[in-house]
Amino acid sequence: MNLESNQNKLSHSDDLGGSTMSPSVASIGSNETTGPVMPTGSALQQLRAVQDLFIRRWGEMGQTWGINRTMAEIHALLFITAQPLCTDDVMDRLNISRGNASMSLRALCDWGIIRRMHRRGERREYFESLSDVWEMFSIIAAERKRREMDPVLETIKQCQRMLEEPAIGKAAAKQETVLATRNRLASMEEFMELTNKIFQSFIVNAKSGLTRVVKVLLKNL
Amino acid sequence: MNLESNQNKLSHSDDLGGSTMSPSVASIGSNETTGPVMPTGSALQQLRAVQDLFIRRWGEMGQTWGINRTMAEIHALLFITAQPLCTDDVMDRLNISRGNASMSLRALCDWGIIRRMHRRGERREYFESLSDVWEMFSIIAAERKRREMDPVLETIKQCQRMLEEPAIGKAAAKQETVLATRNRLASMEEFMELTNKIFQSFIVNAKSGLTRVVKVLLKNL
DNA sequence: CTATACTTTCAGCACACACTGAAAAGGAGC
DNA sequence: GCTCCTTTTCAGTGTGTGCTGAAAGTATAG
Repeated sequence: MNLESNQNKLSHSDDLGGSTMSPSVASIGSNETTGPVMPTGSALQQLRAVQDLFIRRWGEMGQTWGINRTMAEIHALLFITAQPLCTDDVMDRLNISRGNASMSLRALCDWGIIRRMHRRGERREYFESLSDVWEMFSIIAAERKRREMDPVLETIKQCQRMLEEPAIGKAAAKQETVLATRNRLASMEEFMELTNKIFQSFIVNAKSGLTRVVKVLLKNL
Repeated sequence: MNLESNQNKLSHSDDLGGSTMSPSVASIGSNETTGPVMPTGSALQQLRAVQDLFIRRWGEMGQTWGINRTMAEIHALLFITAQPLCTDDVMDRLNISRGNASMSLRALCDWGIIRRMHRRGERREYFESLSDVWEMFSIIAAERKRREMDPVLETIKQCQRMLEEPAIGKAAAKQETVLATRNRLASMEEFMELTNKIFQSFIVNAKSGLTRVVKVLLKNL
């Protein structure tokens, strides 16, 4: 019953090097324009090549934005596949261990950008990505704002309080260095407050609002 | 001559734990409101506490956004200090090695968010942070867009091309799975194209434009 | 209840990355 | 030329993070 997922496990295991170099090579052999020239098998290969390419790039990007590569890859896989996959599918496709797959899938569920799914009469659980890109990034933006921007803003405010008169005295509060520091803090605070608002609108508006916003932005360019 | 930077090296070396817990404790001992009650030395201590707090938080944030902690800390130090510091100052203040300081400072210079500075009649080099927060983030946004978003967008377009008729044939191009994949790719592309534009306006507009943009955003909330 | 199907946990391992410190290179002044 | 001061480089090391795989846990069916 769970063998079905192993059937797909061709020898694509470690072709990372190859397809990084020239993924378009995968389409070699197909005629240029006409009819149903490509046999079904070949089209499947091509689809697989596309998925691999997308998954790899998405993983790389994730890494530079502070997201675990494997998690990003799993998400990319579920997104691009556009249908629910079970743990074994993910393991086999990305060549990762059961433990890793389980933990990463759970983390993605916790973020809320993939969902668990049951199939009638089946015991195992399936996972699928949210399909709405805007919703996904809304969720991510909200979470990262909460976890990473809000604390910084709070800290800056705390720093300001620590340098106010009541805390350090009138004379000290007028010292050159103190004033300079407070200036720097103030401009950083202003900046982060504004960035926060942009995030906020990202979160609240999702697609409809953002598209409108971009129109306005473009006028100003 | 370079001893001056060591003179400041109090025993603040490893107070990380302590001030993480309760930084505001540093202001204990000052009276609440009146006059020049706090002796100058104490005010300096307070300033130091503020700087340490800011530096630590900035470093933490950097890490979660894919920026080396030490680099973020160095930048925070130069920004909050609001005056040029030399390599030894940085080493001593952050307790890092000469090699580390040298490499990180160079990297920050390469990014363009700090600048080298010579002082008349002095041999050693000083470094200072850009003072304009908006300019700094403009630079960062431009670079990250170029390095991390553009390649992904390019990949998505390539994926689309790999699934077009000329590449896989007419019949294959009509298959369910192929169509589903192309749909996903299309919505991701649309999203990234839009995000790119937002970044672009970030880059081009800096403060003046952004403030305007936020006003627009807020109306739409 | 046991057997089976599937998921989660986590100790131990492996690897990538950041950091150190000493040696080499650079360059200003004598 | 040599000396002195400073920066850069990089081999070696240490640490944190992510991954594995087997063992423990959970749930359903019989």
